Amino acid sequence: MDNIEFAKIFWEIAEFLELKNENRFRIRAYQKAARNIEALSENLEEIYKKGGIKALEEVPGIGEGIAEKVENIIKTGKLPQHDKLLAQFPKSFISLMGTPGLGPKTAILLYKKLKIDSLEKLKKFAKEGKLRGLPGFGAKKEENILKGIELKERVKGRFLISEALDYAKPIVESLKKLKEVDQILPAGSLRRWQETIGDIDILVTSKNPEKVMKAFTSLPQVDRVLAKGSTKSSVVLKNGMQADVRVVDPNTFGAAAHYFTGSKQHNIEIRTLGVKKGLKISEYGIFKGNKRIGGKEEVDVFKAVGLPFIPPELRQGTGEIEAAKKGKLPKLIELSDIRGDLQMHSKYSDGANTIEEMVEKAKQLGYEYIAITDHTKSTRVAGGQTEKEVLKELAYIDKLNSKLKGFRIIKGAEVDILPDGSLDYPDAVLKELEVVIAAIHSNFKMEKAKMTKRIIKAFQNKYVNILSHPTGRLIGVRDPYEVDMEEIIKAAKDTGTYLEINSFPERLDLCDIHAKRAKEEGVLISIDTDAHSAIQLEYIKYGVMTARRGWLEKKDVINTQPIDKLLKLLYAKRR
DNA sequence: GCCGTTTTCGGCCCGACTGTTTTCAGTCG
Repeated sequence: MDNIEFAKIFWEIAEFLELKNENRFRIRAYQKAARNIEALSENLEEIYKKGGIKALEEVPGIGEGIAEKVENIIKTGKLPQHDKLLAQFPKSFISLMGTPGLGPKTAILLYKKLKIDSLEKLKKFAKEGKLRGLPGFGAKKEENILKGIELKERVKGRFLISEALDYAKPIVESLKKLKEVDQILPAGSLRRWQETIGDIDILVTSKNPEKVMKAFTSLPQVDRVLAKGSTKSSVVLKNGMQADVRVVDPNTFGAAAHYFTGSKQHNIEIRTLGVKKGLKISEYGIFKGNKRIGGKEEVDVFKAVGLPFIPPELRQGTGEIEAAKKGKLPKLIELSDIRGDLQMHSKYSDGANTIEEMVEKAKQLGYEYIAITDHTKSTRVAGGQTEKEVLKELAYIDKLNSKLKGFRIIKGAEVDILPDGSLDYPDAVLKELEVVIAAIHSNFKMEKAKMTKRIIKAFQNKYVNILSHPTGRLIGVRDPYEVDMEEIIKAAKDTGTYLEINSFPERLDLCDIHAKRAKEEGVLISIDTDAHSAIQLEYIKYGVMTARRGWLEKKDVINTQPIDKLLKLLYAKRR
């Protein structure tokens, strides 16, 4: 069972305990355990196999009780307590969860008083005006529930980080123009560079919050205003995304930036540390009794609780505070550390631009090298090249290189891994390439053990340098194929093969968690774009941010190396 | 249910907005 499935069980337990109005700290304990399990780089079952119950209890948020439950799930495949809770409500009741404006208290009230046990029923009752009259219910609340259902039906899930950044940009630009706006900072999951974004959070400092609220809620992008207060407003944008703006006084920018960046769990942990030191930390600053002792700069918050600054990408509430306490925070890789891009396509296969145009763009980005890695013959839909064709391309690249000064084009290909684990080109052709990127482009539905074997067989070829988009997922479109990532990482280590973080916003594959796991095992990473046009070379930022979320440092990434060292790394397997 | 350089028991982050309440509960982040 993978960690996501374990976590789901505990999320559901928390949800049902909430409905039953259980002790909220007990609920929070389940939520925290679920969140930490999701973020765990090692599989929970592996941890248990290695060290039993004791090892499980080492995981933050897992204590005696939850460790026993995990053991029970591993041994029997289920959890009686979970089944019991599920049995108390009809299955359709779950569909009510997550409706904006409808929390557990309301849901249970509706269930008890009106036997509402599904989203359809709720919609019907609300439309017929049958909700008003219940304790605490008026016409307005009824209307809001209908709007919440509509919103839930219209916006299915979350947005890619790239989309969210595109939506946020014009809003930030517009607000920046107001003379009342002092500083402005996109915060929340956007600032933490999460791979998907639920809503856009923007922090503004201003002496005149009302003006900012008015300007924000009347922007042309706004479809509907959900809430408008004197310092905080929420709207739904025309593209269906929610955006929140919060205004604070300029001298509290730092504390507010920290609070508004989150994550929620990170904030709770920081504030708890504050409480232990006799401090109160909120978006308004750091307080000792009634005295404000800091909050203008974000670092004030960390200093107050005796920690170094923690970069936003690490603020996931999954061990970064522990690491900071011990002085073990990584020195995260920076965008400027990247010296070149090792996967891209040209007109020789399905790219939109010529090799020369890709070089031009790469130079603009300050790169020292790129690898051209066009598709191979099996991927015909993507213009895959035969052996003869690719050899012609390589000869052309030699010619270009002889004219280039201070820039190097590395000869490569994105070679298909065939269903039996063999490669799409014979070794005689592979040896002409300086970098071989291996990738799965067919037979995605293979059974897990077979798929894992298929990839590991490819690793055993001494010409294979990098496994591209290792899980094949397309966020929100296609699930990852079934593959044992632990085995893949071990095999990569044993064979000297590198793993890719593919920077395409819908891929981000490896994801942060797997990247972290690879690093822990000493496997080096290549961050590349897989660009199919010159402009897409700019996607590299999404890959670098994913690496940062995976705690990667400059030394963990091969394309931070100068060309001579990089080529050595690429030829290391061939010796 | 978790957790411990004040604790193995008694704590557990903090505040804005809404709608319905005449002082607050529910929801959200």
